[in-house]
Amino acid sequence: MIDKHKIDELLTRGVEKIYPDKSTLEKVLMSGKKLRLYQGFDPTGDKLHIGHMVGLRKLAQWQALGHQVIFLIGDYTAMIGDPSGKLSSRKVLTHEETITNAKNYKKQAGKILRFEGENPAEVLFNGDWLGKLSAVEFLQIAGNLTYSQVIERDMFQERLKLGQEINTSEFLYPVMQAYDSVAMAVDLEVGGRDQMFNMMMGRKLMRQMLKKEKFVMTTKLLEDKQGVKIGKTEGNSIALDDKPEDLFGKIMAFPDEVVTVCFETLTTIPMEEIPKQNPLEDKKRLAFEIVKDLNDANQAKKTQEIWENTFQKKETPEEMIEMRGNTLMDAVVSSGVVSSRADFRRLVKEKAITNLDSGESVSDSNIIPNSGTRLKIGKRRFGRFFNNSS
RNA sequence: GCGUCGAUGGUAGAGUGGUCAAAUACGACACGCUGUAAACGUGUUGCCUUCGGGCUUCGGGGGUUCGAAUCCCUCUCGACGCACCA
Repeated sequence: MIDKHKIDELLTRGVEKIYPDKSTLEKVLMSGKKLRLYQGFDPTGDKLHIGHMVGLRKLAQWQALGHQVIFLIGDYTAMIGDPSGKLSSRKVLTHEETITNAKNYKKQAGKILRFEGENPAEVLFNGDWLGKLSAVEFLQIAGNLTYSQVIERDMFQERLKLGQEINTSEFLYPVMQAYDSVAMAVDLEVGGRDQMFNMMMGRKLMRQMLKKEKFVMTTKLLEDKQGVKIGKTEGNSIALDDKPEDLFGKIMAFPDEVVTVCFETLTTIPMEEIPKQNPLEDKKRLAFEIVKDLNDANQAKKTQEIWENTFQKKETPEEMIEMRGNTLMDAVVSSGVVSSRADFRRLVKEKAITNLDSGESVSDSNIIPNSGTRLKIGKRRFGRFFNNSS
Protein backbone atom coordinates (compact mmCIF):
# COMPACT_ATOMS: atom_id res chain seq x y z
CA MET A 1 0.00 0.00 0.00
CA ILE A 2 1.62 3.19 -1.12
CA ASP A 3 0.87 6.22 0.95
CA LYS A 4 1.49 9.37 -1.04
CA HIS A 5 1.27 11.56 2.00
CA LYS A 6 3.90 9.59 3.90
CA ILE A 7 6.25 9.55 0.96
CA ASP A 8 5.83 13.25 0.63
CA GLU A 9 6.71 13.76 4.28
CA LEU A 10 9.69 11.44 3.93
CA LEU A 11 11.01 13.53 1.08
CA THR A 12 10.44 16.94 2.61
CA ARG A 13 10.43 16.86 6.37
CA GLY A 14 13.78 18.04 7.70
CA VAL A 15 15.21 17.56 4.24
CA GLU A 16 17.51 20.12 2.75
CA LYS A 17 18.04 18.65 -0.68
CA ILE A 18 17.81 15.45 -2.69
CA TYR A 19 20.22 14.49 -5.45
CA PRO A 20 19.86 14.09 -8.33
CA ASP A 21 16.38 15.47 -7.67
CA LYS A 22 13.28 14.91 -5.63
CA SER A 23 10.90 13.92 -8.40
CA THR A 24 13.11 11.07 -9.62
CA LEU A 25 13.27 9.62 -6.14
CA GLU A 26 9.58 10.14 -5.70
CA LYS A 27 8.84 8.13 -8.81
CA VAL A 28 10.95 5.26 -7.57
CA LEU A 29 9.16 5.25 -4.24
CA MET A 30 5.74 5.47 -5.83
CA SER A 31 6.58 2.35 -7.77
CA GLY A 32 6.70 0.54 -4.44
CA LYS A 33 10.38 -0.33 -4.66
CA LYS A 34 12.11 -0.80 -1.34
CA LEU A 35 15.49 0.85 -1.05
CA ARG A 36 18.63 -0.06 0.81
CA LEU A 37 19.99 3.05 2.48
CA TYR A 38 22.30 4.20 5.21
CA GLN A 39 23.81 7.01 7.18
CA GLY A 40 27.33 6.85 8.52
CA PHE A 41 28.30 7.94 12.02
CA ASP A 42 31.96 8.46 12.82
CA PRO A 43 32.71 7.54 16.44
CA THR A 44 35.11 10.36 17.20
CA GLY A 45 33.49 10.63 20.63
CA ASP A 46 31.58 8.16 22.75
CA LYS A 47 28.22 9.88 22.62
CA LEU A 48 25.62 10.48 19.98
CA HIS A 49 24.37 14.02 20.25
CA ILE A 50 21.30 15.87 19.21
CA GLY A 51 22.71 16.59 15.77
CA HIS A 52 22.92 12.86 15.13
CA MET A 53 19.30 12.56 16.13
CA VAL A 54 18.23 14.40 12.98
CA GLY A 55 19.68 11.63 10.84
CA LEU A 56 18.33 8.90 13.10
CA ARG A 57 14.84 10.31 12.78
CA LYS A 58 15.12 10.32 9.04
CA LEU A 59 16.41 6.75 9.02
CA ALA A 60 13.52 5.76 11.28
CA GLN A 61 11.07 7.25 8.80
CA TRP A 62 12.56 5.20 6.01
CA GLN A 63 12.40 2.14 8.21
CA ALA A 64 8.75 2.75 9.02
CA LEU A 65 7.98 2.69 5.33
CA GLY A 66 9.60 -0.70 4.97
CA HIS A 67 12.97 0.26 3.55
CA GLN A 68 16.15 -1.46 4.55
CA VAL A 69 18.13 0.81 6.85
CA ILE A 70 21.80 0.49 7.71
CA PHE A 71 23.28 2.23 10.72
CA LEU A 72 26.89 2.49 9.64
CA ILE A 73 29.58 3.01 12.23
CA GLY A 74 32.64 4.62 10.71
CA ASP A 75 35.22 2.97 12.92
CA TYR A 76 37.83 3.28 10.18
CA THR A 77 36.94 6.68 8.80
CA ALA A 78 36.89 8.10 12.34
CA MET A 79 40.55 7.23 12.72
CA ILE A 80 41.46 9.66 9.99
CA GLY A 81 38.94 12.31 10.79
CA ASP A 82 36.58 13.98 8.42
CA PRO A 83 37.92 17.38 7.44
CA SER A 84 34.40 18.70 6.84
CA GLY A 85 33.91 22.14 8.23
CA LYS A 86 37.24 22.22 9.88
CA LEU A 87 40.05 24.52 9.01
CA SER A 88 42.58 22.53 10.94
CA SER A 89 43.36 18.86 10.99
CA ARG A 90 41.89 16.68 13.64
CA LYS A 91 43.84 14.48 15.94
CA VAL A 92 44.19 10.93 14.81
CA LEU A 93 42.49 8.19 16.78
CA THR A 94 43.49 4.56 17.13
CA HIS A 95 41.17 1.78 16.10
CA GLU A 96 40.73 0.75 19.73
CA GLU A 97 39.63 4.25 20.58
CA THR A 98 37.05 4.40 17.84
CA ILE A 99 35.71 0.95 18.72
CA THR A 100 35.48 1.95 22.37
CA ASN A 101 33.69 5.11 21.42
CA ALA A 102 31.25 3.18 19.30
CA LYS A 103 30.45 0.68 22.02
CA ASN A 104 27.26 2.36 23.08
CA TYR A 105 26.25 3.79 19.75
CA LYS A 106 23.75 1.08 19.00
CA LYS A 107 22.13 1.43 22.39
CA GLN A 108 21.85 5.19 22.04
CA ALA A 109 20.62 5.00 18.47
CA GLY A 110 18.14 2.35 19.57
CA LYS A 111 16.11 5.07 21.24
CA ILE A 112 15.08 6.25 17.81
CA LEU A 113 15.90 3.46 15.41
CA ARG A 114 14.59 -0.07 15.80
CA PHE A 115 17.15 -2.85 15.75
CA GLU A 116 14.82 -5.78 16.38
CA GLY A 117 11.42 -7.00 15.29
CA GLU A 118 10.28 -6.77 11.72
CA ASN A 119 12.59 -5.07 9.23
CA PRO A 120 15.23 -4.22 11.83
CA ALA A 121 17.96 -1.73 11.09
CA GLU A 122 21.31 -3.30 10.45
CA VAL A 123 24.54 -2.20 12.13
CA LEU A 124 27.67 -2.31 10.02
CA PHE A 125 31.24 -1.18 10.60
CA ASN A 126 33.14 0.25 7.69
CA GLY A 127 36.32 -1.30 9.05
CA ASP A 128 34.90 -4.59 7.80
CA TRP A 129 35.68 -3.61 4.24
CA LEU A 130 38.05 -0.68 4.55
CA GLY A 131 40.27 -2.78 6.80
CA LYS A 132 40.57 -5.47 4.16
CA LEU A 133 41.66 -3.30 1.30
CA SER A 134 45.23 -3.52 0.20
CA ALA A 135 47.08 -0.36 -0.65
CA VAL A 136 46.86 -1.21 -4.32
CA GLU A 137 43.16 -1.86 -4.15
CA PHE A 138 42.63 1.40 -2.37
CA LEU A 139 44.53 3.31 -4.99
CA GLN A 140 42.59 1.58 -7.72
CA ILE A 141 39.43 2.77 -6.07
CA ALA A 142 40.81 6.27 -5.67
CA GLY A 143 41.69 6.19 -9.33
CA ASN A 144 38.00 6.40 -10.15
CA LEU A 145 37.96 9.90 -8.85
CA THR A 146 40.08 12.73 -10.10
CA TYR A 147 42.24 15.18 -8.26
CA SER A 148 40.16 18.08 -9.46
CA GLN A 149 36.95 16.49 -8.28
CA VAL A 150 38.32 16.26 -4.78
CA ILE A 151 40.24 19.50 -4.64
CA GLU A 152 37.30 21.54 -5.87
CA ARG A 153 35.78 21.15 -2.46
CA ASP A 154 35.15 24.54 -0.86
CA MET A 155 36.92 23.76 2.34
CA PHE A 156 40.06 22.60 0.56
CA GLN A 157 39.99 25.70 -1.59
CA GLU A 158 39.68 27.84 1.48
CA ARG A 159 42.61 26.18 3.14
CA LEU A 160 44.73 26.56 0.03
CA LYS A 161 43.85 30.22 -0.10
CA LEU A 162 44.92 30.65 3.52
CA GLY A 163 48.12 28.77 2.83
CA GLN A 164 47.13 26.01 5.23
CA GLU A 165 47.93 22.36 4.92
CA ILE A 166 45.84 19.57 3.56
CA ASN A 167 47.11 16.22 4.70
CA THR A 168 47.06 13.52 2.10
CA SER A 169 44.98 11.49 4.53
CA GLU A 170 42.40 14.23 4.67
CA PHE A 171 42.51 14.52 0.95
CA LEU A 172 41.77 10.84 0.63
CA TYR A 173 39.17 10.76 3.36
CA PRO A 174 36.31 11.37 0.92
CA VAL A 175 37.47 8.33 -1.04
CA MET A 176 37.09 6.11 2.01
CA GLN A 177 33.68 7.42 2.78
CA ALA A 178 32.68 7.19 -0.85
CA TYR A 179 33.71 3.55 -0.93
CA ASP A 180 31.30 2.77 1.89
CA SER A 181 28.45 3.30 -0.54
CA VAL A 182 30.03 0.95 -3.03
CA ALA A 183 30.84 -1.75 -0.49
CA MET A 184 27.28 -1.83 0.74
CA ALA A 185 25.79 -1.31 -2.71
CA VAL A 186 23.17 1.00 -1.34
CA ASP A 187 20.49 2.88 -3.21
CA LEU A 188 20.58 5.98 -1.07
CA GLU A 189 22.60 7.79 1.58
CA VAL A 190 21.33 10.14 4.25
CA GLY A 191 23.51 12.76 5.90
CA GLY A 192 23.70 16.28 7.22
CA ARG A 193 24.12 19.14 4.81
CA ASP A 194 27.77 19.37 5.82
CA GLN A 195 28.28 15.85 4.49
CA MET A 196 27.07 16.76 1.04
CA PHE A 197 30.49 16.71 -0.55
CA ASN A 198 31.49 13.32 0.81
CA MET A 199 28.16 11.85 -0.18
CA MET A 200 28.44 13.21 -3.69
CA MET A 201 31.85 11.59 -4.01
CA GLY A 202 30.18 8.33 -3.10
CA ARG A 203 27.66 8.97 -5.82
CA LYS A 204 30.38 9.51 -8.39
CA LEU A 205 32.33 6.49 -7.25
CA MET A 206 29.29 4.31 -7.45
CA ARG A 207 28.53 5.39 -10.95
CA GLN A 208 32.09 4.53 -11.92
CA MET A 209 32.43 1.23 -10.15
CA LEU A 210 28.92 -0.21 -10.08
CA LYS A 211 27.24 1.71 -12.87
CA LYS A 212 24.55 2.54 -10.39
CA GLU A 213 22.88 5.81 -9.41
CA LYS A 214 22.88 6.48 -5.71
CA PHE A 215 20.41 8.93 -4.27
CA VAL A 216 21.67 11.43 -1.74
CA MET A 217 19.44 13.03 0.84
CA THR A 218 20.81 15.86 2.94
CA THR A 219 19.09 16.82 6.16
CA LYS A 220 18.82 20.21 7.79
CA LEU A 221 21.39 21.19 10.34
CA LEU A 222 20.45 22.50 13.73
CA GLU A 223 22.03 25.89 13.76
CA ASP A 224 21.22 29.36 14.97
CA LYS A 225 21.05 32.55 12.97
CA GLN A 226 24.82 32.85 12.91
CA GLY A 227 25.17 29.33 11.57
CA VAL A 228 26.56 28.00 14.82
CA LYS A 229 25.52 24.44 15.45
CA ILE A 230 23.08 24.10 18.31
CA GLY A 231 23.94 21.91 21.22
CA LYS A 232 27.42 21.22 20.05
CA THR A 233 29.43 24.00 21.60
CA GLU A 234 32.05 22.91 24.02
CA GLY A 235 30.85 21.76 27.40
CA ASN A 236 27.33 22.26 26.21
CA SER A 237 26.75 19.42 23.88
CA ILE A 238 23.48 17.60 24.20
CA ALA A 239 23.94 13.87 24.29
CA LEU A 240 21.11 11.46 23.71
CA ASP A 241 21.82 9.76 27.01
CA ASP A 242 21.95 12.96 29.04
CA LYS A 243 19.92 12.87 32.21
CA PRO A 244 16.31 13.93 31.51
CA GLU A 245 16.62 17.07 33.64
CA ASP A 246 19.76 18.15 31.83
CA LEU A 247 18.22 17.39 28.48
CA PHE A 248 15.14 19.41 29.30
CA GLY A 249 17.11 22.36 30.64
CA LYS A 250 19.47 22.46 27.69
CA ILE A 251 16.62 22.44 25.22
CA MET A 252 14.93 25.27 27.08
CA ALA A 253 18.09 27.30 26.62
CA PHE A 254 17.76 27.09 22.84
CA PRO A 255 17.09 30.34 21.08
CA ASP A 256 13.43 30.67 20.08
CA GLU A 257 14.05 30.77 16.38
CA VAL A 258 15.27 27.17 16.16
CA VAL A 259 12.22 25.66 17.82
CA THR A 260 10.31 25.06 14.61
CA VAL A 261 13.15 23.35 12.83
CA CYS A 262 13.73 21.25 15.94
CA PHE A 263 10.15 20.08 15.89
CA GLU A 264 10.55 19.25 12.26
CA THR A 265 13.78 17.31 12.57
CA LEU A 266 13.72 15.89 16.09
CA THR A 267 10.13 14.96 16.84
CA THR A 268 7.38 12.90 15.27
CA ILE A 269 4.66 15.48 15.73
CA PRO A 270 2.81 15.82 12.43
CA MET A 271 4.01 18.82 10.49
CA GLU A 272 0.64 20.57 10.57
CA GLU A 273 0.45 20.23 14.35
CA ILE A 274 3.76 21.86 15.12
CA PRO A 275 2.88 24.63 17.55
CA LYS A 276 3.82 28.19 16.73
CA GLN A 277 1.90 30.15 19.31
CA ASN A 278 3.71 30.90 22.49
CA PRO A 279 7.49 30.58 22.26
CA LEU A 280 7.86 29.48 25.86
CA GLU A 281 5.07 26.93 25.74
CA ASP A 282 6.20 25.69 22.34
CA LYS A 283 9.70 25.18 23.60
CA LYS A 284 8.45 23.30 26.63
CA ARG A 285 6.48 21.06 24.33
CA LEU A 286 9.61 20.47 22.29
CA ALA A 287 11.63 19.59 25.36
CA PHE A 288 8.85 17.30 26.53
CA GLU A 289 8.66 15.48 23.22
CA ILE A 290 12.39 14.92 23.02
CA VAL A 291 12.69 13.74 26.61
CA LYS A 292 9.68 11.49 26.05
CA ASP A 293 11.15 9.89 22.94
CA LEU A 294 14.55 9.38 24.48
CA ASN A 295 13.14 8.13 27.77
CA ASP A 296 9.41 7.75 28.37
CA ALA A 297 6.28 9.83 28.83
CA ASN A 298 6.14 9.59 32.60
CA GLN A 299 9.73 10.62 32.91
CA ALA A 300 9.14 13.53 30.57
CA LYS A 301 6.12 14.70 32.51
CA LYS A 302 8.00 14.52 35.78
CA THR A 303 10.97 16.30 34.29
CA GLN A 304 8.83 19.10 32.99
CA GLU A 305 7.24 19.55 36.40
CA ILE A 306 10.61 19.71 38.08
CA TRP A 307 11.79 22.22 35.55
CA GLU A 308 8.71 24.40 35.93
CA ASN A 309 8.90 24.33 39.70
CA THR A 310 12.57 25.03 39.84
CA PHE A 311 12.99 27.63 37.15
CA GLN A 312 9.60 29.19 36.60
CA LYS A 313 8.20 29.14 40.11
CA LYS A 314 11.67 29.33 41.59
CA GLU A 315 10.92 26.59 44.01
CA THR A 316 13.66 24.59 45.58
CA PRO A 317 13.99 21.16 44.03
CA GLU A 318 13.36 18.24 46.31
CA GLU A 319 16.28 16.18 45.22
CA MET A 320 19.74 17.60 45.36
CA ILE A 321 23.16 16.14 45.56
CA GLU A 322 24.94 15.68 48.86
CA MET A 323 28.06 17.67 49.49
CA ARG A 324 30.15 16.48 52.40
CA GLY A 325 33.10 18.27 53.93
CA ASN A 326 34.43 20.16 56.90
CA THR A 327 33.65 23.51 55.35
CA LEU A 328 31.30 24.54 52.61
CA MET A 329 34.26 25.11 50.32
CA ASP A 330 35.61 21.61 50.97
CA ALA A 331 32.25 20.04 50.42
CA VAL A 332 31.45 21.86 47.23
CA VAL A 333 34.82 21.17 45.66
CA SER A 334 35.18 17.57 46.74
CA SER A 335 31.69 16.75 45.48
CA GLY A 336 32.69 18.11 42.11
CA VAL A 337 29.96 20.74 42.01
CA VAL A 338 32.62 23.41 41.62
CA SER A 339 35.93 22.66 39.97
CA SER A 340 38.37 24.38 42.31
CA ARG A 341 38.60 26.37 45.52
CA ALA A 342 39.55 29.45 43.57
CA ASP A 343 36.45 29.00 41.47
CA PHE A 344 34.39 28.71 44.62
CA ARG A 345 35.83 31.96 45.97
CA ARG A 346 34.96 33.62 42.69
CA LEU A 347 31.39 32.44 42.89
CA VAL A 348 31.11 33.74 46.44
CA LYS A 349 32.42 37.10 45.34
CA GLU A 350 29.89 37.15 42.52
CA LYS A 351 27.09 36.45 44.99
CA ALA A 352 26.30 33.33 43.02
CA ILE A 353 25.87 31.06 46.04
CA THR A 354 22.67 31.27 48.02
CA ASN A 355 21.76 29.64 51.29
CA LEU A 356 18.24 28.51 50.52
CA ASP A 357 17.32 28.03 54.15
CA SER A 358 18.12 31.59 55.17
CA GLY A 359 17.52 33.05 51.73
CA GLU A 360 20.73 35.01 51.85
CA SER A 361 23.72 34.82 49.60
CA VAL A 362 26.90 33.39 51.05
CA SER A 363 29.44 36.15 51.57
CA ASP A 364 32.21 34.32 53.39
CA SER A 365 34.21 31.66 51.58
CA ASN A 366 35.13 29.93 54.81
CA ILE A 367 31.66 29.59 56.18
CA ILE A 368 30.59 26.31 57.78
CA PRO A 369 26.84 26.13 57.43
CA ASN A 370 24.64 23.92 59.58
CA SER A 371 24.59 20.34 58.47
CA GLY A 372 21.70 19.80 56.10
CA THR A 373 21.70 23.34 54.72
CA ARG A 374 20.46 23.58 51.16
CA LEU A 375 22.37 25.72 48.74
CA LYS A 376 22.02 27.05 45.26
CA ILE A 377 25.22 27.49 43.31
CA GLY A 378 24.89 29.57 40.17
CA LYS A 379 21.60 29.31 38.44
CA ARG A 380 21.21 25.63 37.90
CA ARG A 381 23.26 23.81 40.50
CA PHE A 382 21.80 22.76 43.84
CA GLY A 383 23.28 20.85 46.72
CA ARG A 384 22.79 19.99 50.36
CA PHE A 385 25.69 20.48 52.73
CA PHE A 386 26.59 17.92 55.33
CA ASN A 387 29.27 18.52 57.88
CA ASN A 388 31.75 15.68 58.07
CA SER A 389 32.95 16.40 61.56
CA SER A 390 29.58 16.48 63.25
C1' G B 1 70.81 14.12 4.49
C1' C B 2 71.36 19.81 4.41
C1' G B 3 68.95 24.28 5.39
C1' U B 4 64.84 27.62 6.89
C1' C B 5 60.67 28.37 9.77
C1' G B 6 57.33 26.86 13.46
C1' A B 7 55.18 24.39 18.35
C1' U B 8 51.78 29.64 23.44
C1' G B 9 46.00 28.91 27.99
C1' G B 10 39.25 25.05 26.30
C1' U B 11 39.85 26.98 20.90
C1' A B 12 41.79 30.62 17.42
C1' G B 13 45.79 33.86 17.84
C1' A B 14 49.33 38.20 19.88
C1' G B 15 53.76 38.47 22.48
C1' U B 16 60.45 38.01 20.86
C1' G B 17 65.02 39.35 27.84
C1' G B 18 62.04 42.36 33.16
C1' U B 19 56.13 46.36 33.02
C1' C B 20 53.70 38.31 31.40
C1' A B 21 49.50 34.19 34.83
C1' A B 22 50.70 36.10 29.16
C1' A B 23 46.91 41.07 24.45
C1' U B 24 42.53 40.18 21.60
C1' A B 25 38.48 37.18 19.96
C1' C B 26 35.39 32.94 20.65
C1' G B 27 33.82 29.61 24.27
C1' A B 28 32.69 28.85 29.50
C1' C B 29 31.03 30.80 34.30
C1' A B 30 28.52 34.69 37.25
C1' C B 31 25.50 38.94 37.87
C1' G B 32 21.79 42.44 35.65
C1' C B 33 17.55 42.63 32.26
C1' U B 34 14.08 38.41 31.14
C1' G B 35 10.37 33.68 29.66
C1' U B 36 16.37 29.19 33.63
C1' A B 37 15.28 32.08 27.26
C1' A B 38 17.92 34.28 23.12
C1' A B 39 19.96 39.13 22.21
C1' C B 40 22.25 42.88 25.06
C1' G B 41 25.18 45.05 29.28
C1' U B 42 28.86 44.25 33.24
C1' G B 43 32.33 41.21 35.54
C1' U B 44 35.19 36.62 36.09
C1' U B 45 37.93 32.88 33.57
C1' G B 46 45.86 28.36 36.00
C1' C B 47 46.26 26.50 41.19
C1' C B 48 46.77 27.56 46.54
C1' U B 49 46.02 31.55 50.00
C1' U B 50 45.62 33.65 56.79
C1' C B 51 44.04 38.19 50.57
C1' G B 52 50.01 40.31 52.15
C1' G B 53 51.22 37.00 48.76
C1' G B 54 52.94 32.12 47.28
C1' C B 55 53.37 28.21 43.55
C1' U B 56 53.27 25.88 38.67
C1' U B 57 52.46 27.12 33.25
C1' C B 58 54.10 29.24 26.74
C1' G B 59 56.26 21.09 22.87
C1' G B 60 60.41 17.83 26.28
C1' G B 61 65.29 18.27 28.56
C1' G B 62 69.60 21.21 29.59
C1' G B 63 72.15 26.05 29.65
C1' U B 64 73.20 31.67 29.63
C1' U B 65 71.33 35.67 32.87
C1' C B 66 70.15 39.12 38.87
C1' G B 67 65.84 37.86 35.63
C1' A B 68 63.60 33.61 29.99
C1' A B 69 57.33 32.41 26.54
C1' U B 70 61.28 35.56 24.61
C1' C B 71 68.62 34.16 23.94
C1' C B 72 71.87 29.45 23.32
C1' C B 73 72.31 23.86 22.97
C1' U B 74 69.77 19.39 22.33
C1' C B 75 65.54 16.13 21.62
C1' U B 76 60.47 15.29 19.73
C1' C B 77 56.84 16.65 16.27
C1' G B 78 55.23 19.57 11.96
C1' A B 79 55.64 22.81 7.55
C1' C B 80 58.63 24.67 3.68
C1' G B 81 63.05 24.79 0.37
C1' C B 82 67.28 22.08 -1.52
C1' A B 83 69.78 17.58 -2.32
C1' C B 84 69.33 12.23 -3.02
C1' C B 85 66.21 8.84 -5.82
C1' A B 86 70.04 1.92 -8.70
